[in-house]
Amino acid sequence: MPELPEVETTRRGIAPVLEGHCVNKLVVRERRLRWPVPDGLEDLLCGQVIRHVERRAKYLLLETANGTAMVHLGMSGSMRIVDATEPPESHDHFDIVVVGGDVVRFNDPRRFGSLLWAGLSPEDHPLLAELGPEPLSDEFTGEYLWQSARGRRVAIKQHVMNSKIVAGVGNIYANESLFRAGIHPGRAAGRIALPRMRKLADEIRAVLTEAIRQGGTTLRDYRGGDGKPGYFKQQLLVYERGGEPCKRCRKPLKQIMQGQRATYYCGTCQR
DNA sequence: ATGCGGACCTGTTAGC
DNA sequence: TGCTAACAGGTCCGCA
Repeated sequence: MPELPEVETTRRGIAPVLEGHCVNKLVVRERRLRWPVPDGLEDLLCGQVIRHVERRAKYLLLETANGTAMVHLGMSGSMRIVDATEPPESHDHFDIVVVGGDVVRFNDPRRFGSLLWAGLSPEDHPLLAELGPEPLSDEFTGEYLWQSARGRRVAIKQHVMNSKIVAGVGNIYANESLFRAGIHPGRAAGRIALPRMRKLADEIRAVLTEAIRQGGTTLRDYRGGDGKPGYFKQQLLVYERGGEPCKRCRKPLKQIMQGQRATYYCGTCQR
């Protein structure tokens, strides 16, 4: 579900009620997430002021003087601001209650999400240490992408979805950026010339930026931290459009599986 | 070193 | 209408 734009939208939605506020209570109702919620996390977080809400890849980082809590939304997770009087519903696995009464509530039917503790240098946490550059940072360039692909025979789509190469590019935006760059998703990563890699890096940046601006992509039931749906779905050119005419050339779009993930592309426009 | 399949879960939808 | 199977936005891990 949430890809980088949805996570960023969530970050922007929940930051106003968390940043500069003291955690009054952490209420964990279900510890069995992707990884168990560590015992004692409540004690580490309670009484701490959340200085910043940051994002690294698809992790939300809640920074305190004591250390950093890491939240991942997995495939089906969401966080939203609720009133303290609102009773929890099914799959509402934890609440962050701040002094003053605002509640940020985490819901995740599939429980692929997580709530972890990263200590004082989160960048050294095993789940963060090996991540590649942020796709929206200056570090992420066509040159970098080209260099990272040298000698690699892996399909370019799987290459850009590899978090060690670039952080946080998921299935939707990998499909979309490859279409926009005119690159066949199955092409060997190491067999793409520098100018086309520049184009691809530019399109990854552009598609993510546009999606963030529109509040993410609401596919089924996603809602941002403010409860609003995202509006990027209308802009998707290939994702979930197998068989429909290509918006550029009108030939039917193709759908295949790559690494157990659906890939959508145009056999004519993408080479 | 790289690449693949399996694993973790539930909900929705397509097909019979 | 109801049951079953396939598939879904992520990504780590172990094995070949």
